[in-house]
Amino acid sequence: MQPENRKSTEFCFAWQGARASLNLKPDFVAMEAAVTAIRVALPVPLRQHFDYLLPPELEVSIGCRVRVPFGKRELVGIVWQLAVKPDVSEQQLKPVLAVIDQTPVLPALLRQLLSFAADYYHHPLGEVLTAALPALLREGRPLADYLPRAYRLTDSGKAVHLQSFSRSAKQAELWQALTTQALDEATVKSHYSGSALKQLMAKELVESFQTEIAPYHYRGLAEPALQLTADQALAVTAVNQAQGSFRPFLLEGVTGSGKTEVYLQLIPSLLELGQQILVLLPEIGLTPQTLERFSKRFRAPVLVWHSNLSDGERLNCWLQAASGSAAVVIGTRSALFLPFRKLGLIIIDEEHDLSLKQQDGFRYHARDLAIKRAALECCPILLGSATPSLESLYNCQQGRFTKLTLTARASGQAMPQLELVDLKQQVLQYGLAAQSIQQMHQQLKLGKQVMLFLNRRGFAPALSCQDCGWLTECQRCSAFTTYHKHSRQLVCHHCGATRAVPRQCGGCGSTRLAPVGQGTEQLEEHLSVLFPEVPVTRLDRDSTRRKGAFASLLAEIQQPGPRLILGTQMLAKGHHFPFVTLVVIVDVDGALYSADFRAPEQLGQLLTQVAGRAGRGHDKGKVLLQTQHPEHALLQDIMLNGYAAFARSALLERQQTLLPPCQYMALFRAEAHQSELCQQWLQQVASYCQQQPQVQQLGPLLSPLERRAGKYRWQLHLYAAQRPLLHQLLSQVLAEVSQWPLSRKIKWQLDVDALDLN
DNA sequence: AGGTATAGTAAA
DNA sequence: TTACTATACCTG
Ligand SMILES: [Zn+2]
Ligand SMILES: [Zn+2]
Repeated sequence: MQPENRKSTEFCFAWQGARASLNLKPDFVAMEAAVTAIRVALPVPLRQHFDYLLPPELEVSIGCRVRVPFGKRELVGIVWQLAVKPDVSEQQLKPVLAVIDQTPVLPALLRQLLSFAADYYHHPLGEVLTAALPALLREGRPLADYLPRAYRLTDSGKAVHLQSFSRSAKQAELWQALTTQALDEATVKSHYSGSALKQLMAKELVESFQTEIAPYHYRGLAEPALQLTADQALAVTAVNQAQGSFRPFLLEGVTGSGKTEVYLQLIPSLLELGQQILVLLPEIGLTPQTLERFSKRFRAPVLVWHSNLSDGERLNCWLQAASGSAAVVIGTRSALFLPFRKLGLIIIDEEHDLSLKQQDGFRYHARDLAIKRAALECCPILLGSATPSLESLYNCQQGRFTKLTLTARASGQAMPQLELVDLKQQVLQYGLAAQSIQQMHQQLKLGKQVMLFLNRRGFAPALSCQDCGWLTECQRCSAFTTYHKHSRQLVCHHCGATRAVPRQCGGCGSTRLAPVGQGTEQLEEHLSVLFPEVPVTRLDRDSTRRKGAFASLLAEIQQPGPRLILGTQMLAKGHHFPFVTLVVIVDVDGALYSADFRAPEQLGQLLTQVAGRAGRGHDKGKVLLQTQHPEHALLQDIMLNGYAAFARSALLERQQTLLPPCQYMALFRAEAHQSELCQQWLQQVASYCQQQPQVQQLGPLLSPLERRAGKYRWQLHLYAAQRPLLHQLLSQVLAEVSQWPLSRKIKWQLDVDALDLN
């Protein structure tokens, strides 16, 4: 690593894990001693490493796959270190069974990234590896099995004449084609007869051979670039100047300010140099539209990577990244681990989106690890958002990131006007104020579209007994069950349990059960009563469950003409609604008084993102925010000053209350059928952590959702002003935890930089 | 994780 | 007694 580069890395991730220094320090004593072993990373969720003997007849280098015995089974692992002094005695070591690769499947830089991730998130290396390596490579077949093959004539094939195929026109055709040049597998399969090929190979006239995947060849722009605004041009210049060095940028630009065009114009100069570009998106749903814009622009291969790919497609993308034949890869979280041959730039769109952090198992944040990767690769990284996270804004404030701002909408049109609708003075009709309904009518009459945002799917959040007030609850969670009218079920949105709608009250036996509260399914029904002539499109997880449903609903919305569009937060995620001129935010009051310190930030982002859907076409937009609390500081701030100013004051508040991003945090979670066991275990963790008084504790506390799927849930928060302090303590406490018998009786996990405090 | 030895328990 | 299931334990 170059000194300049290392400095920058520590800039963003200033910490030193105890494990890292243990692992990476070369042990010269071991080199001299007779017994040395190799350390292998194995796909098991264990926080230890495993060492093996390398039989003298075998040779292996770091980063190659090996097959090893493990208990009573065999596993494929990756050589992580050579010549280590084993941490168990010589007799306990088993020999490596086979070496699979001659050249590493994981390059050094990627191994460094994975080691870093395992240390930083205090997660077993084996599971980190599992997240990074395509499933097919974990099966242990040689790489050659997956590389493309081509066909050519053998010497005897070259010696024969066309006349020898007089009885088979198909064979003649293929043979003749091969006399001029070798043909790759795909060409032969698509243009020639399979049986002819088989016969020619049986006669040993044709043979197959392995080919290399060649780096891409850039053939220029496929469509002209758009004219940039002054702001956009500045942003492009700034990032271009950072080519070849690690430098993080934050691109803050309101919806419609042309962030994507900035991304697109950063790419050609890198393609000229043969470098690769990684574009990370928070959700699969955003890949199609992004793929379309990128592949339309460049005559170079643009690939996608996400969890819906088959194992084969995944490996293919992985190999193309490794060989340099992929120019641009557009992908979700785990694309971050692709083995690029020469990465020139990382772009993260919607960097504020919580989906960028994995919510189970290995809980990494793709944005944060991407910054680390950019540092290792010595390339710039650009984070884009209309509503940047407080983390990134703080990094700008601290001088770690360079902030680039796009102030105006690229089309020159005005930002939508935001108006609060005070519900206290109003008689509501189906949850809508008279004022909202009147303005909806007005826009629909003009042939415009109206969008309604309601972040609650289903028909109603619960059913209630009219006689005794009993509410339908989930048997296994401390939560009500949502009534879904269409599927005639009560569904628990926390554990997924469903049951038929009861005829009688569970408390008093009354049959007078009625829905309480309103979800999207109910609002849809009411809208078609209020506006019988207007088509309604509902976008939520239920209406888009069917394969292809999402795309067809989006297509519906792209049609001009009056339409009501209603949906959940799905509406906030980067899709274009060209004919929407009015957005009605039906009810977000629940989020105004949440206990989660991140709730205001998330609400601010959500409101701004939803509001941004108004007036992206030619018409000026308007946003109506219905609320019982029009005087609430957050709403006032957002309405009067916009997101940027709101975020500044929110960040100031975090500073004053000593919360992230101004402090570093980690969270222990515990889950068990017996509540006391969780509390007891977390108390043990808390007690141990008291040895470091500079790390503040909060808890053990019951989680906001006390019981989920039959298990009680507790958490313990840890906060520290300095990252190294916190991480050293975590390493120590984890070593301790593995010795406790209680640790095996409950399910526990550690969440570093936890975002979701549920 | 996943395989296995072992303890616990219901039927025959 | 056997047959099956829940649980503790271990992996180099
Ligand atoms: Zn439930
Ligand atoms: Zn009742």
